[in-house]
Amino acid sequence: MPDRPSSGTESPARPRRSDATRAAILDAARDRFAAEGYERATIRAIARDAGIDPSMVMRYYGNKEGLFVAATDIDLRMPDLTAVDRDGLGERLVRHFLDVWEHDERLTGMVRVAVTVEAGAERLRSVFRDQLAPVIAAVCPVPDEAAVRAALVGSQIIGMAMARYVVRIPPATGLSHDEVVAWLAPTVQRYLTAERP
Amino acid sequence: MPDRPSSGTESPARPRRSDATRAAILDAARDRFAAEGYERATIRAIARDAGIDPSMVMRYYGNKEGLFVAATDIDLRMPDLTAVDRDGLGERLVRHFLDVWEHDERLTGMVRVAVTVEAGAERLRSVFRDQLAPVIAAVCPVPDEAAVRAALVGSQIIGMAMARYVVRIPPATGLSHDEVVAWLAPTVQRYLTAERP
DNA sequence: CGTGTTGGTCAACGCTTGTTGGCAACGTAC
DNA sequence: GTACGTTGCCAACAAGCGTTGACCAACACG
Repeated sequence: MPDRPSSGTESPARPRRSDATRAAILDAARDRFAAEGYERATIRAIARDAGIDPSMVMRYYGNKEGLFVAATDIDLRMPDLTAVDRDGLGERLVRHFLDVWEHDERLTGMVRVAVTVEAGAERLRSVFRDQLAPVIAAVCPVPDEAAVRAALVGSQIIGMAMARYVVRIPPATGLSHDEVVAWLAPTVQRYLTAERP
Repeated sequence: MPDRPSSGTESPARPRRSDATRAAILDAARDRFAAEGYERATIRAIARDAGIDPSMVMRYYGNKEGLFVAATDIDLRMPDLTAVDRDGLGERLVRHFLDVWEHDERLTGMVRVAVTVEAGAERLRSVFRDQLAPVIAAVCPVPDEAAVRAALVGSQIIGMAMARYVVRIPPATGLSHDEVVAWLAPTVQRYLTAERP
């Protein structure tokens, strides 16, 4: 029953005829999870979007949680901060996140799901741990402080994302990119480079 | 059919025998909504917690959304900032929110629901508009800027709440109250009193 | 007393959900 | 050409959901 996507240490795994279907399912799943959260995104709706039968989803991804895990591998495309002027770290990061957030609605979806189901929360924690924290640690003089500084930066970024993209609080949605940068960059800069208070 | 809680312009509405039941339902609903979000918190479970039949919930609150609305009237208990030293506004606010957040798990619940269903998002927006924004406007020299400043403060507060209480990102959960205040107070202070950049 | 209102239970409804197993068509290798 | 793995659809399952209406017990009031 070599039916699931072969994981890991094998040869390039020659393409299957069903690859297109698999991709269509993932695409539809990402959209639905992002737009409606975990519970309201039904397997039936995802299958309908993908133009196939719900049972195919089960065959390829086992169950709903398996589909969710497969559909939400987030890549923040973090820049290399060691190449950035030390005083420009805050602005660089804020601009990067504004860009990423508006071009990948999966992030909104991940937040939505992270708040709802434990598997989603773990996903968000892992993104923090594996993508944000290391990049920040690379520019943090005291390694022990890197995790806390990353969490602080993340708190402000997530908070603004909630205000702008998830809950859509009017004054926050009305800010231009430059205004957001002007307000948030000093905050992030301080979380990164200020002495521990 | 004077069965629903009489709304509005009447005499003090003498207590009914069912007040205890109504309160038990609300209590259970708050807990469930906070812990599990809107969809997973089932009316049946809430009724079971309250020790009554599910149909009572319908009778007293109409439907699930009505129950949700009744169960999530949040009061931030905002302090009067005009009585606070201008340089201490940031610390005062951060401490207040830390306190409120840890003593009322309804806030976590509201965030959870705000992210999931539109009625919840509207609830959170209204808390911003009716409770946070006015208090901040009272200490904001330029009235036009009050809404934006409130949104900025809110973004940092919600972000930290997400990190600490909802998603539970380890470095954020590990911070003491004093550490959170030391890091966040200057941010909030700047959002409140700094010139518009 | 009797009568109407209130507080509450019970059993069921229609519906949707995730999930399963059987079965037909296709492609490929021997 | 025939055997076999793959791809897909179909129909159904059991469970859980929100919601409804009939019905009973206790109280309040004349």
